[in-house]
Amino acid sequence: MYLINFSDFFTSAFSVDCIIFGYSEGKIKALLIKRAIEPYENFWAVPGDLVYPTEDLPQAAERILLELTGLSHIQMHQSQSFGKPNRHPQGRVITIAYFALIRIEDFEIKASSWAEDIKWTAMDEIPELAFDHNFILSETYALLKQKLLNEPVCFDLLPERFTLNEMQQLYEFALETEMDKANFRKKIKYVPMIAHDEKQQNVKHRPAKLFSFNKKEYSNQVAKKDYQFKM
Amino acid sequence: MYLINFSDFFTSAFSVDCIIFGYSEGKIKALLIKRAIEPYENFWAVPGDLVYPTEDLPQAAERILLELTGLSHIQMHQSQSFGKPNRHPQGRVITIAYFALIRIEDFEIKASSWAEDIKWTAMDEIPELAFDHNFILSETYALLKQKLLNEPVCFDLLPERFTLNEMQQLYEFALETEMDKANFRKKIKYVPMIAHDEKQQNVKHRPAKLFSFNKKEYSNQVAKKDYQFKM
DNA sequence: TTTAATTATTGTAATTTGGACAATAATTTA
DNA sequence: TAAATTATTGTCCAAATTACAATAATTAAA
Repeated sequence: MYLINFSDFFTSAFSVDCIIFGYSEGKIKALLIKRAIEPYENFWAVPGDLVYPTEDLPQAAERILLELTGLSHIQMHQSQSFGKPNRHPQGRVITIAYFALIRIEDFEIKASSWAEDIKWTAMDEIPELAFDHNFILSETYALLKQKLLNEPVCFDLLPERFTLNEMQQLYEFALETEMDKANFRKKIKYVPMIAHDEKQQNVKHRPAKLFSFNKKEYSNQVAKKDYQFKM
Repeated sequence: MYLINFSDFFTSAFSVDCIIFGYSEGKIKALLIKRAIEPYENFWAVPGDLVYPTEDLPQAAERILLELTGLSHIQMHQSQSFGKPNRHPQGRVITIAYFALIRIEDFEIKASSWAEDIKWTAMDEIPELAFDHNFILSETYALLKQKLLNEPVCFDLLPERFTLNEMQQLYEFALETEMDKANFRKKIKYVPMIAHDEKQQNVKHRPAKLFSFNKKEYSNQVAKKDYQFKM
């Protein structure tokens, strides 16, 4: 186990994997690509690739996401790192998982480079993935659920204008619980939101009012320690 | 930027850094070592070193902590990873931070290998550290504070038998807030603890009763979804 | 031995929050 | 115009939170 040369340590690589979460049809979804190359050819996977030896990690995440999916200008955050010695068949590769929350309808996705297909998949329908990606994805989903409870990140997933029921359904899916409508509204009473005159369209019943998150006001209140989002 | 050979990716190294937190004299402290070697010779640093190319990360964390500090049998958890291209002067080194919570008085620490000194330092008195260790430490401390709010990890820092005031003081230090004594006790009313007959010793006033955390009972209650620690 | 000082521990009352459930309002479609 | 459906608001009660007060136990000094 003991190595002689300092340079023997410099024989590893690392990758970033980008877990992109979105929300549609009442379900939280992750963006998956189909691999056109070995290893794990034809497997679905989370978009990810090796990092250049001089590249910064957040930049690498941006580059790789763009190359494989066409997505750009997406704010990513670090999740966990995964480093089992045999997790990659071609050498020692530690991967750093990044994640982002986006509005599905605001972005065009397009498989490119060695991704031969791409799709949004609901978190309760994830197939067998390449490498240890099932594990990486589920750990990162746990992190998302944690954040949904303590930070107003749900608004990154919801459309810019949303109904309170859509917001509630997002939480019901993530937390796997049913909630009382009236009590949910009481719980979010102090979340700074703008109530619009606009109504829901194309529904065959009384349409719900549309709201949007008042991010600026929220920041103010947090700065003044008047309020802190909590579910 | 574009590399030709696959093997050119395999020119990096990684390290683990071990952030060990303890609690004494009313303050949360981190274990620091003084470096006897370049780079950053004579700087204080968090214990950490390069990982062997075939070594698993948790094992590497254990080995490195033992080599530098003499500590063993310590349960570590992953924190964040840090990978700025120039964070290490001798090459591309990504570091994965691990952290642990221990009872200071239960362990002997001893500087060894290339650590020429070792000490516990309160989190409000951390000096300038080697590499990006100030950043790594403060990010990991933020993670600890998060955990103190949502998991019963305070009992990993407190002595096996502690007074309720000691427990309160730990939270007051971590959260930087004063708390009402009576209300604090109400808040922890349902935390499963064993009240001992034994009293505090060598205090010049009425001694407080000693308590210990009932870990087994807590696990039971969590399993039955009867209770979940929350501050 | 008594008393002052200090801290531990328990209690109270007012206020706020949370959950179950009911009532009313608005809209679409038949 | 009525039935159906969903949005929205309100009520009640139990539980938790907060500020503050009262009492108990112990040490050390007089």
